[in-house]
Amino acid sequence: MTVRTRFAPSPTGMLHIGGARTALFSWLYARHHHGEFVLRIEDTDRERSTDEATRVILDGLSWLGLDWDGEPVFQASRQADHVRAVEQLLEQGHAYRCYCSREELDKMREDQRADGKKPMYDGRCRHRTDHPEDQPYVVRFRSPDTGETIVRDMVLGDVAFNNAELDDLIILRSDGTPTYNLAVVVDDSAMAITHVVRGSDHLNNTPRQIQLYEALGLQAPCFAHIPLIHGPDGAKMSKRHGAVAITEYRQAGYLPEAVNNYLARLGWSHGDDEVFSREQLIELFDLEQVGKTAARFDQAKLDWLNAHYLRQAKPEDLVDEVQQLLNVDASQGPDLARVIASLQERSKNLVEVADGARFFYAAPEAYQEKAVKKNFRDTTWPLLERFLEGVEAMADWSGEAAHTLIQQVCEAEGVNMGKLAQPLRILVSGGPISPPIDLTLALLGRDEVLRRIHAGIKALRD
RNA sequence: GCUCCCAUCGUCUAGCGGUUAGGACGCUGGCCUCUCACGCCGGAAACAGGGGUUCGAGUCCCCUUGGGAGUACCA
Repeated sequence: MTVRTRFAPSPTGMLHIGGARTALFSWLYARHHHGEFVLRIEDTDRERSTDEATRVILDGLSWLGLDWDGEPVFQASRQADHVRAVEQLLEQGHAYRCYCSREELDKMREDQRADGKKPMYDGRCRHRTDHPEDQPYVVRFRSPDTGETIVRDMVLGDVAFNNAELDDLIILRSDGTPTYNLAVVVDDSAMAITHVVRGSDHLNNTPRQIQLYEALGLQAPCFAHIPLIHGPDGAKMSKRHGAVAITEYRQAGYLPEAVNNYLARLGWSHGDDEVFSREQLIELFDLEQVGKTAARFDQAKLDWLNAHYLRQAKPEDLVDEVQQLLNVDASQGPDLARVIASLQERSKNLVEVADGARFFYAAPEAYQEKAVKKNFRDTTWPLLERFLEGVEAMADWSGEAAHTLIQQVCEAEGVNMGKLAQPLRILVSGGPISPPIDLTLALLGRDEVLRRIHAGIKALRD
């Protein structure tokens, strides 16, 4: 039997970090077992589903590289099948029409709660035999009253539910549309899904779904409920916890391989290893190494991984993304790939790379006050003058030459390199932080360096 | 409230009856150094509590406590 998994998001919101990890685990499981990974958009809630959300979900998955097999299935398009299943259940006595009004149900639940009981449909329409034509009705599944339903979960192990705890759930709304639990069962079966990998928030639905599989005479898939991801404060992930939509990580300069690696390690592990390429993930991932405990989202660790992958990246591969974030024309100044290379090991994301690259293409308009105060004193000016003289006299311009010149000037004046390097850095970049000074000067080019130093001296000394 | 799930450093985790309880992020001391980083060396830091079972329990069982999920004509 070839493995076939699915990711089934509802297009009612963005693809967030938790959904992305569910998709990743599901995808990894399929790829590891040389199976298939398919997509189903669960848009049966017509009120809240939007095309925009669907697009964002698909974009997010594409960005992460979680490719799916075949075309996405839109659940709403499968309504005829769902209704047919409901009719079958109705005919076989596994379901019945319920004419209770919402008000009636609300009151019932309210009363039960007041009695300290679990709110459950009490089955008052179960034995109704009349079928008033003019009254709206829903169809409910006739759930067994006795015995227990066992979920054999690949992550959590066996979980037993007392059937008496499960009430008769609605499978068809009064408007004739199917509800979630019915639709998943019918579709997972129709799509030949072998393994349902989803968030553990679905665990409580699973016994109901198993009962539906049985009633419909269908084979239930294997289930794997993976633990949820919580926000940094331990509470449920929500919009309050920073960038939740996966697309926001892209905008914030994160690399997809870093996000995948981080997400994979949230709940899954392979001994003491931390860094996994996509290929390694596919090779090593399995459900057996998935833990049961919910994890908190830790931005600091994601940052570390992102910095790691950023350092490994080929500069040319980052040019387009950085150019996007730069907001200045990089075609006139130094080669952007070389500038990126100089910034990779001192940045933790692409936004920082872009920020660090900007001065290469736009001369500073101001000099950071604090840095100027710290690094400029009366003795600085003679050093700069001598450096300038040296540059003018230089035949060729290179990083090595600049380095040697700085060294010579400093030695002659009996000061360490920082006394000259820092003022130079501030003059050419506007601040106290940049790639190594010799490399920075080489990248900028002799003319631009001279221009900036003169302008800086003029601005700061006068 | 009721049902279900979970519980090792601050965080992510290794551990699958006998370990000086390991790694990683973060934090921190030092080295390197023209800045910021990178890198290297070192440090602090955990088995939620209580009962069992066992020669022996972080590992198995029960209870407590603490988190979480579900409890819709949402998915």
